[in-house]
Amino acid sequence: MANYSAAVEPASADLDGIFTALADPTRRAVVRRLGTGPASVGDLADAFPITLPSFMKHVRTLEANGLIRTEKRGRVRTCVLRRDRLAAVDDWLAEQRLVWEQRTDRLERLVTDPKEERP
Amino acid sequence: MANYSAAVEPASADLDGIFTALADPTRRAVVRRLGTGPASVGDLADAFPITLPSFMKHVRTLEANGLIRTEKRGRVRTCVLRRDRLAAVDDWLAEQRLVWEQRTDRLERLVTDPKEERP
DNA sequence: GCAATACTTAGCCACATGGCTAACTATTCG
DNA sequence: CGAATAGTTAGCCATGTGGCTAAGTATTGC
Repeated sequence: MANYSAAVEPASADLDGIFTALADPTRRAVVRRLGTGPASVGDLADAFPITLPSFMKHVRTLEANGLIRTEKRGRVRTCVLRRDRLAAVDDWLAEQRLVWEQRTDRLERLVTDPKEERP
Repeated sequence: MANYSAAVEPASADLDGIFTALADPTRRAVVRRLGTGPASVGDLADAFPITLPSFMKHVRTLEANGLIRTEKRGRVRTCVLRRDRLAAVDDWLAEQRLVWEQRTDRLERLVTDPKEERP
């Protein structure tokens, strides 16, 4: 049994960044594309109708929030998805589900055991 | 077998809103709290160090993006979580995982069957 | 070595976001 | 009825976001 006890949401600042990064369709598309393997900034950018500098901002946002890693070799910057960071979203959802389930259990008990008082 | 074919991300506009709504710690905390059951705006707001009008904006954002429903009876507005909408996040993650797995399969084949050419 | 390539930097702009105060409306309680 | 309660509306403000153009730098190919 692990750490289900956090009174405050764990890693809140990280989640801010991760959700913010995923809130933009261009960035989600990049994440999706990188799911199929690494790609250069230029190759990625070709798929979008915005200028390179604008596109670069998205790349920086994704990197700043840990969703991708990038590395420059020669004049080419290659981007790689960091799948582990998306797990943070998974974790948040799981935690949320846990909260629901606890509630469901409580309701269950309410039906099963009439000793409990009504809200 | 369902619809795995979408060339473009399904429900992109919805995801924009959902991820945006979840990108704020106050709003995530509200979602979490509502996981334990409905609550009035005032009760929810008590947990946060911001003014009521500011808090109301978050409530409106959550409602506008479908994460909660709210209803006013008398002078009290009650908020309820819409769990079904959070499933959209789940779906996006699942789709993303599908992309990875396809890639993994490809790499697998590359190792298993040397006929395939290198990238 | 010169030109093309692949970003990068700098700076500007419009609009969205999240916070605030002040003042207002609508219910409910005594 | 009148006061307290629970939101709501309006308007202001600083900062953040996503887009652009123009110009610069560093590699690479001929």
